[in-house]
Amino acid sequence: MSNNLEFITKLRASGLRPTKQRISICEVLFSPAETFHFSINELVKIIERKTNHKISLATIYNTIHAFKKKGYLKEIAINSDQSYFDTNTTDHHHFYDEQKKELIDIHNSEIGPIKINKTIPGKKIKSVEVLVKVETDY
Amino acid sequence: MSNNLEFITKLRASGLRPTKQRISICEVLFSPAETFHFSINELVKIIERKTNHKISLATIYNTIHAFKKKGYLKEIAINSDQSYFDTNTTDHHHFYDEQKKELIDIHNSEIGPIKINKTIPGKKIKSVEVLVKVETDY
DNA sequence: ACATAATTTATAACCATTCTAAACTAGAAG
DNA sequence: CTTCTAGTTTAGAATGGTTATAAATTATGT
Repeated sequence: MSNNLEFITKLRASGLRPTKQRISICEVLFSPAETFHFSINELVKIIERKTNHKISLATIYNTIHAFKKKGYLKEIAINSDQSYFDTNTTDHHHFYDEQKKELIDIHNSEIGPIKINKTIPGKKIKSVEVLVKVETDY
Repeated sequence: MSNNLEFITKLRASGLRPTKQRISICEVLFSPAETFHFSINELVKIIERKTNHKISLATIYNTIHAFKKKGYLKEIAINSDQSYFDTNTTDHHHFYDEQKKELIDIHNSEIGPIKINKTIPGKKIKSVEVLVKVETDY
């Protein structure tokens, strides 16, 4: 249902066969109006809810990695408990509430320019990510 | 050998009994002139090299967590493979070379002020960490 | 339709980390 | 200097997220 055609085309264009499973995962990840953050665990639950046919855990891992490699997802470094992924692949930053394990985007426009006055010979910068840890007041 | 007295005193003051194992771990972590970054795995190897008596893996985990809780170490969010710890508990930032899995400090003075033009009602900022991913030229 | 290479799948394997429960030890009290 | 006790260490088992394996299935070009 809906315009899976878009996903099918995109998958094929990326050299990924548009399988039933991948299309379902695309629907979950890329249909929502807003970008979102997820752990594999959370994704599995969402897929179970939204999808009729069961998708193997291995396939979910494979697909997420394939999408990450193609640049459709990026991994976020938060803690070492689990991997978190983000459907927003543009440069941006995050608030993170450790107690609630809640991640909130900070768009690039919402943060001042970050000036790094240090260079390392032979290395060049690939990305700059800011993680703002927050706690809930009480 | 050397002034373990300092460590013993500090441990006791923190409500941690100064055991042989904890003192050895203190020596490894806090004797070096420079602060450093480590994964538990790396720490285990260093301890094996520098210490005569064997320290159980469980003890190393316990101790590192105790030290973290007391604020003598902080955990760094880099990736989800492993936990990384830092003996530098002051606010500062990092370069990270993903290929070489190499971490390099960026002192607070080496980075411009970070202005966050976004607030979340009910939450207050605990820390701001910048992770600059770099790659080695070739 | 057929062939073939890509993909999915269940399950096992892996590895960092945590748990468990028994043995040991630091420090306090007698 | 012994005894007691709570704190600590320990080996090994258990856990949980992730990856590997190898057989079954499927997409797609011919």
